Amino acid sequence: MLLFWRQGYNVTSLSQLLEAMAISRSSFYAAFIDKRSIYIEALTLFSQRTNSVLLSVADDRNPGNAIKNFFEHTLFSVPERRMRRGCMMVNTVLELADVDQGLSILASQKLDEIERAFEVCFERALESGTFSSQQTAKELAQFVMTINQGLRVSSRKDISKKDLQNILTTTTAVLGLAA
Amino acid sequence: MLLFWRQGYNVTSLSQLLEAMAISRSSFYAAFIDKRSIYIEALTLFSQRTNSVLLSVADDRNPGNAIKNFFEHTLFSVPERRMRRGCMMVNTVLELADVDQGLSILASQKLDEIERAFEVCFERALESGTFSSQQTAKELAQFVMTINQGLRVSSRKDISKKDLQNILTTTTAVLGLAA
DNA sequence: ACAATTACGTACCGATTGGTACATAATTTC
DNA sequence: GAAATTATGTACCAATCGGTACGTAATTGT
Repeated sequence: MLLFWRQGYNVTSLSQLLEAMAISRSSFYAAFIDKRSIYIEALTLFSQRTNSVLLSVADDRNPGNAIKNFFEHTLFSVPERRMRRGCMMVNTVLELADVDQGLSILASQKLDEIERAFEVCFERALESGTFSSQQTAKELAQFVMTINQGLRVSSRKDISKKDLQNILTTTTAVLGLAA
Repeated sequence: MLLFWRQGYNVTSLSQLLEAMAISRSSFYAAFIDKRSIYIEALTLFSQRTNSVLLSVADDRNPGNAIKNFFEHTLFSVPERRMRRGCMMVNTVLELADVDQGLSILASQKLDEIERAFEVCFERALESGTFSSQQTAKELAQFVMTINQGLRVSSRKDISKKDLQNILTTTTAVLGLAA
């Protein structure tokens, strides 16, 4: 998963995978069907780990805290090397959009799961009146996901972690979600 | 450029390039040094075309109009097929961040040129008082670029153009830049 | 302890990768 | 119009790609 996450699907060769997994070629094809199948497994694992963070997001009654928590756990409090890998789903969508639509759509769907969690969070906050906005919950969730995707692009550049945090602060500020 | 833009660097083979350019192998290596060099040329061409749109952005005294114009010309008013290709600079940063740092950094620098144009625009608006904000011009520009990058990711998914426009409307609204 | 099964190492497959050599064809140059 | 230069088509290169075949080693069940 780490190899695919860092380098992408096509560049990661079977030889690299075998070396990283410390198994031989025959064992690989006995345990997994082929390269594409294990990529799906790796992508699913990545998605599951991200979703485990999302549980606390959906439960949070305060959207500002939910957003802050999500990025804290998935971006700011992680080691530098991991931050630089970005988001495997975003990476997949961009790399394979025109090369392997099946994988690209799969990654896209897993991103939608994150968006839906934020949508639920905004819905509750809007209904309970703890937060008010001109926008609908769906629009707000799409907006947050756009920020998320944008930050995942930036994190693969040489941007500093401080600048990333600054951008998120600006986001919560303009949304009227200052903690 | 179109091939690289759509498929990325590594997946695009020399054979595909030769067929698209309708020249033979020997002519290719006579005119260009190698695959990597022509990719740089393609990326530079893409950047130049984007920058030609930026001229009107930097000149605009109203940041709201500048943002609206930029996305109108580079995203909303372009054909569906082109929209789906996303931004070649963003694509390059994600694909090659861990594979070819030279190319990734080059693409990153060209993205910074866009950010700087927005920064200049915000600076003038803040100074002239036509726009006020809690954030600095640089922070605002970084924020807009995050939205930009996020939209370029979304545009490679199956999102509708209407949803994309909706996100931008939300952005200008929360920034207090409603036209 | 012996048979059945599972796991593994390695040689091999055709296809494709980016790049080069070289002979021929087309075009300039004078 | 002949010589020099430029452009092109094609055969070829080693390296690597994902994937398969198959013989042997290790483990399992009874």
